[in-house]
Amino acid sequence: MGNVRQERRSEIVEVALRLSEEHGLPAVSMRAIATGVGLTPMALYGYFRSKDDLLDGLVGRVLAEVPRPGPALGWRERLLVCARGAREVAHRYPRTFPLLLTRPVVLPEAVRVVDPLYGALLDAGVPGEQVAGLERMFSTFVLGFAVSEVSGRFGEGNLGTRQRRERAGPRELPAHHRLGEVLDLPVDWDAEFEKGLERLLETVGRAGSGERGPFTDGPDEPAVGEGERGGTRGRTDSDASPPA
Amino acid sequence: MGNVRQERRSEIVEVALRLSEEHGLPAVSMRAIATGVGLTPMALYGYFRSKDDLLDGLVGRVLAEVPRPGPALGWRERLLVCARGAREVAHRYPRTFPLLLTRPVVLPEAVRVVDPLYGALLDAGVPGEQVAGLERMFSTFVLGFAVSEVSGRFGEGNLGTRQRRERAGPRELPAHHRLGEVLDLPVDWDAEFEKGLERLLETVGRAGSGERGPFTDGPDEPAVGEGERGGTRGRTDSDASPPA
DNA sequence: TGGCATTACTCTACACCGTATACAAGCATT
DNA sequence: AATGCTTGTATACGGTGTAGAGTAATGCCA
Repeated sequence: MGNVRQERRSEIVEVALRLSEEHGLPAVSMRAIATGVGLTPMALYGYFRSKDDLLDGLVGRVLAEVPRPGPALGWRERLLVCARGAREVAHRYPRTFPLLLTRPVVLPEAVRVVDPLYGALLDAGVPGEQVAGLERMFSTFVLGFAVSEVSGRFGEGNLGTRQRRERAGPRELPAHHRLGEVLDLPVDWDAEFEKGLERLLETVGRAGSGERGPFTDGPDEPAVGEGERGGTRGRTDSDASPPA
Repeated sequence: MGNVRQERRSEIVEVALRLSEEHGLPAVSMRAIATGVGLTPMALYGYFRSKDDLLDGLVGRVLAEVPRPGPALGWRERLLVCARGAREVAHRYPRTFPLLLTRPVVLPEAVRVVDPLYGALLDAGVPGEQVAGLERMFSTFVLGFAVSEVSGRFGEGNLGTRQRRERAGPRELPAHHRLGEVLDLPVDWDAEFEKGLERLLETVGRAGSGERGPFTDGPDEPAVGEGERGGTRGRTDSDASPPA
């Protein structure tokens, strides 16, 4: 059987993941991986077509830890479980996670992660033609937020912001000066993520119950409104991941 | 004057940009850039401390083309101009743009792009403590969408989706099967982007006019930084929804 | 049992990468 | 005319991904 093959494959990926987390993504070289598994660099090419292929495997490995809630919970909870779970994975593998945004992912693993999201949106009453788009919006937010958070894109603190604001005059950065010291408050990322989720869930709810906001104009088809109402504020902790 | 220096600097960045767009980001090597400007690789280090520094310059160069609308327009239009402008830049430099998400950007250029967004959100009546967070949500969507679009993260077509759906049984991807051929429809990215923007603008409008949606219920603490209501400068302007 | 193909792996080599270090020419100022 | 700064070159080092050929062990089949 190719079973032993699969084992070696995942062993290689595991070493890559360890390397990435311990020494950063740039340290993930074929040579380093090879010595990690006790082989020659070229031996890896028996299991992966190229380094890119191997990195795809790494993406899949990380993606596999994103929870995939079954239809037991309400659609709100399911979306929350996915989102929070993905962010937790980002925190678990902070140096590897940014790979997800870098690579064009049409991996089977990715599809398996997306499916529960589709399901939840459908159950929220979102019309079929809008499901894919709304899912992209949702996962773009979750991924973008998590990646920005762990990769420091948001700025590693607020000091940078303050310094820049003071360096440039109010004429160049008027809004920064209007905001003033509010920008220097420490950011509660957990809270901000939850707030963003809340806003997105609201958007989903609206898309699922006929839409029709005060600003949406244009012709639309009536949606199959079965928007359920669920206890949204549950904080269902979702720490369900395999112990490596 | 350091003027001639600045000229050489931007000439170097320009060559890097051309290389990146013509042959892809991996082709942007110090050696290639150097021959592009007619110099030795090491000469570049007189203008940039390292390759990373040079790439930051490249990011700034791209960022500089994102429009920065003045306060003449209404806040809605301003947000739309920024968002659409950023996406246009992504389409103009599809192979370079993904750099923006890769690098931790606290560049002066980035701050200059963010400032109009802050201004627009303030004018929308968003309370000061929520401005930064809402801006991050907004720009995360715009950047994430644009990058995903040009880098093919969304899947370069729908064929992949279809094949995968058929490969895996309905038990493994139930929602995909529930959606059926809707997933195979060609995607109108322009329309989807506009739709996402519309939804976000709606969220902004709500945050700016008291918040409190139909689903944010529950006996919970006032979620995070939402201490006061409409504090700053309520509703400076209100404008009609723009033509898409 | 001998021959043979397959598998799993190693060795060597190539072209390329970022950049540290040392050196050379041109120019301004004293 | 001598000085020192700016600007650029030359060379070299240790790294990268991977192509190509070679090798040892294994299992199959006559």
